[in-house]
Amino acid sequence: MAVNLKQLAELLGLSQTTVSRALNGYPEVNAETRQRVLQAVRETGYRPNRAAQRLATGRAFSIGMVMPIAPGIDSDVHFGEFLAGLAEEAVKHDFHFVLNPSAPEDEEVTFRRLAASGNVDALFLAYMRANDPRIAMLKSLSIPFVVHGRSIGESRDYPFLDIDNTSAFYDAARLLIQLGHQRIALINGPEYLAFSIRRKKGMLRALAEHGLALDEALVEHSLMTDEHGYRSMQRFLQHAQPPTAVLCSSTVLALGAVRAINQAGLKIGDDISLIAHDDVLPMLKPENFSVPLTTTRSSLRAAGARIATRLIGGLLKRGDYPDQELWRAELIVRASTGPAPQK
Amino acid sequence: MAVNLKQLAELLGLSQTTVSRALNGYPEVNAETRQRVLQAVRETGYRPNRAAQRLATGRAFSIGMVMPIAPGIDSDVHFGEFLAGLAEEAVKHDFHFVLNPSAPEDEEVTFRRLAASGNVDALFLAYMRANDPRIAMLKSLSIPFVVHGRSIGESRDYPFLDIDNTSAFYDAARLLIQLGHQRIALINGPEYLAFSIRRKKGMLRALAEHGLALDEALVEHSLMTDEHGYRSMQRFLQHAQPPTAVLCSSTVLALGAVRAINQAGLKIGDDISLIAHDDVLPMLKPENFSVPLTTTRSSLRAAGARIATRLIGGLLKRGDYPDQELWRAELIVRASTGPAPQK
DNA sequence: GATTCCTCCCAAAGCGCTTTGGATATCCGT
DNA sequence: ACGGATATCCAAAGCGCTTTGGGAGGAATC
Repeated sequence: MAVNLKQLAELLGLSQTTVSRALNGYPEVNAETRQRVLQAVRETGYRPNRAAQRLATGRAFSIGMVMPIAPGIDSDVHFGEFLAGLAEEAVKHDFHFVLNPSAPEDEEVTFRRLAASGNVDALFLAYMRANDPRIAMLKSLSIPFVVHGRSIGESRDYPFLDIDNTSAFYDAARLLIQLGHQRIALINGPEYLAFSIRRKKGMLRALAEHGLALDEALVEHSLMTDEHGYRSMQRFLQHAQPPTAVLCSSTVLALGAVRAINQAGLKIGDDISLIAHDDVLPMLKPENFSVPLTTTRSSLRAAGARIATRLIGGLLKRGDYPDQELWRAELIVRASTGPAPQK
Repeated sequence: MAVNLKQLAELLGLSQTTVSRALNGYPEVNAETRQRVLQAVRETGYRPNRAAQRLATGRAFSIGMVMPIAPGIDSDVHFGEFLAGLAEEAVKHDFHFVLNPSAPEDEEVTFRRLAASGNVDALFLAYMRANDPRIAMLKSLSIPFVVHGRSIGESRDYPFLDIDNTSAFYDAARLLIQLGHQRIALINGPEYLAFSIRRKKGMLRALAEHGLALDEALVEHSLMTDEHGYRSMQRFLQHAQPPTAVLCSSTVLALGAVRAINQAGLKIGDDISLIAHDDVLPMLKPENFSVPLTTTRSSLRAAGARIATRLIGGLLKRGDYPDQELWRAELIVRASTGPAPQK
């Protein structure tokens, strides 16, 4: 069934060369001819054989990822969601997506091996930290890459896709302040991750603008499991002066926080307000919480898909993609936020 | 630097044909010659070019997986762990591992497309259910596959790797009974998954053998998150006659259960005994629980690796792998189990 | 009108492997 | 010693694509 280049060329009465060039966007082919070729492709359903392309071009038509298998990062819900977006997009373009599990201490070796193997022609990076050494490494490896997130303290001259975490949490905190909250707590992701740092920064900025300070006793950093959300919230509630509002870095954390709040007999959106960052995890929708959650929303899966698109588009020299993108999270107000309680 | 077949053949004063045959285990090559070839491969570090092999053989040298993106299955910790084992092994053999995210309702289409695309030469299946229709489908697709787990009610004539869930939970329950426990609860995985069904069965058998019955009020099925473990345990503890022991289908569930128990002021291993199934998740070690957990242990990552090995080995016709494997989980006693409390 | 320059196309040579279809040499029984 | 197995090896033809190095024809140049 599947036609190949040769047959397609014969069918059109053209040479393989011309057809190939028409398909790959080379200039030395008549516009009309190109249209004929494209038409024939549509009719026959021709798809170039990837193995042959790989062999002829020496390119891999694959993108690689080093999958961290460290405790704590390892395979959490957020990772899976991001992965799904990426893989889906890769499959769509008939690109292979090569997963390389690696312990953090072997990461550099893994990167080098992967880049040298010729098995992938682009890489991407996630779980950015402050001053992340991997960026410099990848730059030196002369293999295209895109970073999910941004490092901090590094020069900003590398391709990335990030959401504006600072603004997101600035906006969220500001809303709470406008509602009269003065003591706001933060349940954040791991302290060394760049997004956590930025979210805290955004919150600090909003507080500072209103002459408020952040009580460090009301900040917790941890893995983003609901267990940790629960514990953090419990700790806050035992504080002499408990917060009247709390920001969570994930709906997963919020799940635990909500439980702690309920258990303390407090009413969300009333006694205490809560805003969570929503990665749009299909299994955990903020609108399905007993009290629907106010969130800053940005789809992790969409980010994965976008990174794949950019990487693949860049490799195929199709379209023009910005090198750096900063997505703005949406602040969506639901029932979990309300005016600060009057004491 | 990398040598290719031609250079290797020249170096040896042999034809490419002979070298290729020597490497691929064909009989028509002298034993001594083969040794020379193998030796040369070692010295030069020769690795066949996968793209060329793909083109010449028409095989993909890749294994595929349809990644479920349904709520509830989607990207949980256990999945990531299994994936890591699989990917690691695939990379080792220079096999690509092609992830295909798909919603359950599109699964059949996805399987067919994947099999037809020629992009993979084997598939594997996970999250088995009772009477799982995917098995018959894969059989009809004439593409090799291995199932992680086993269906129930299907004829048993397909390749699988499973752990003996029935025995694991039989053993665990028996131990508890021997310790004098009469009321044992079960916090299980989703009801429709085969492993959940088997674990319950194993438990039932042990009880029956000792003339005990299972109180259905002491059984909970849910996603394997600690949140659900917590809730289930809480419900049990509110029962008029609470259990003196509990079985958990995952250490993640146990995490929540332990919290509920502590919160109720009960002492694990003393007031209430707990045995969990341990998938050997690196982020959650049973020995690190405040009271180290007695577990039935079987590494999920090892299972992933083994499946990759079997799939790849089969495709390369290397070695002889059993078609069906049933791993026995180890019952490891730690501090969370003790004699039933005397009332 | 001859020369140069584009424009548009093609033939053929790879890419690095596998595999078909012989060759050549050795060995066997008779 | 001879015809036929048997054991080893090789040359060459693909696999399906990209890319080099032209080549024919018409337009532009002088």
